[in-house]
Amino acid sequence: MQLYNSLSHKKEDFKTNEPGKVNMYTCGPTVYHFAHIGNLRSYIMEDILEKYLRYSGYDVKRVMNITDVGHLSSDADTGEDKMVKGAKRENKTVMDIARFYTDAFFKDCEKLNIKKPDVVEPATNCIEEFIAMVQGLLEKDFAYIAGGNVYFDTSKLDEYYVFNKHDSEELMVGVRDGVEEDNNKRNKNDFVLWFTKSKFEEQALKWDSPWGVGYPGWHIECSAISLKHLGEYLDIHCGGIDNAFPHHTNEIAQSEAYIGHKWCNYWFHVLHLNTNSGKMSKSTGEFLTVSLLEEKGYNPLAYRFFCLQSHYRKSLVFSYENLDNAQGAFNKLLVKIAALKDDESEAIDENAVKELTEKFKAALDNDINTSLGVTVLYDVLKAKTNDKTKLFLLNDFDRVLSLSLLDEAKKLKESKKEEVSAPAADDDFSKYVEEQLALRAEAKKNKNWAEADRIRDELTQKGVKILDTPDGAKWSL
RNA sequence: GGCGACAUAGCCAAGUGGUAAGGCACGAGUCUGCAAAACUCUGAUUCCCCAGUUCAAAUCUGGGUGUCGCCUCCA
Repeated sequence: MQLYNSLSHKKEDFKTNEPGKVNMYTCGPTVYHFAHIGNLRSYIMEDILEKYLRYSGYDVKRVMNITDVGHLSSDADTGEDKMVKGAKRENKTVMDIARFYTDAFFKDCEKLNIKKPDVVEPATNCIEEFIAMVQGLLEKDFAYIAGGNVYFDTSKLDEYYVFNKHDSEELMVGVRDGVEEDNNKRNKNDFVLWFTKSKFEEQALKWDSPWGVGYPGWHIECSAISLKHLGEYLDIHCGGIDNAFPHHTNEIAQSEAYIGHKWCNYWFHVLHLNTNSGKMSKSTGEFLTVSLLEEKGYNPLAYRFFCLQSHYRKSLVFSYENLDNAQGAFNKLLVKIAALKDDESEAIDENAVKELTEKFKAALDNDINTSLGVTVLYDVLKAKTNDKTKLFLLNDFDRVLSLSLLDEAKKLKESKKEEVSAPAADDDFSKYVEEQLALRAEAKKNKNWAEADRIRDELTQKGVKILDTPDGAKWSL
């Protein structure tokens, strides 16, 4: 299997630290608001990676953190924790907010068939580990105390900018709003490991530490949680591309300084979902959530399909027009699957299975090429083999793609059946529709097309869908 | 300003030196009184531009252009 590695900027052969076993870490959500569908794109693509590794026979252990603490609005001392902001907005305690949005996040994941990681660890569970790690970094002289806070000293590293060749002189400070330079830092790149100082009066969550009451810096969380559950050798670390710098860069700095050797071999970064006006964010434009898409009548799995048609290393533009395309394509695919017949008497065609499975694996082996993987679904449908084999293959590939292909096709079949068998005429509206359809049938019989079309238009306007079949008109809402 | 990724039909895209997969939309046809649904057929002399290497370039090299991202809160 080949996987693009952000460290080398190349596709590399994937080799694990331990044969057959993959340690995988994912930067989880900050639970102060709902996740938007751009956040979820990353989790969908990471889900595919995890499931394909399992499909390929690896024993995968995947860990995700939940950031319920420590996200300042700014890395300088003036910030307010995002969790606190969320709590203030909604008049709730910080822990209420965290619990609520953690649940909401996993509900969204469930709707998108994103598997829950083996270990989900809230940051507030690991304060001891953070303190121990900060302590260790101080002992190893990779950290210093200034202005009440503990900082990581990037000048002690041979190489700090591991992903891209930055020149710290060229980097701009305060490019983004609300970011100010912190004068306690010895070097421009240094970052906070533990906060104690300044405006923590407003801080809801504080812990005692050897450096005073305070709370952990943003980056220490992922390093410590990963080390806690996955040990010192990590195979894959995932996250959105915007985390590469500074978050992942800092994770590598502090983790490798702490353990004294190379930490993670492969960095898997998912590119952004953009709108026509640029990167999707919570603060600008429409706040697109899974629930909003559902309200608008989209199947969350159609959104998953939309993501799978593209590649994780390409930015993808979201628009309703594009989502309509994807939903249309997804439905058509399901219609074709629904038409397949599971005949018990047929035998699985081993040659077809072998050929198409190889094609599917070749697609995913090539840096998780999901777009080609989806194409193989169409190849299966067109293959010259029996339906039983096709169903077997679709179901097998769906272990990775997780589009609930067979279940959704079955649902579709059942809803069609309901339409064709006509809803029970147990209310006035149904009776009315039945009467109108009878009148229309009469009009059609008499070739009174104007009257027939008038009735159809009237019913259509009331939201009734009419399907003319050889057995007469069927309707549904 | 620095660093990085990307650029293939209206849209999503495959392609890794041998003559442009697949899907959606559109259009045409079959069916139908008409419409819808369903089924069938159809689309790039060319891959952002310009040079170069080669018998051969969407693919390699050099130089541009554009879009997006990061530069200490972000997936």
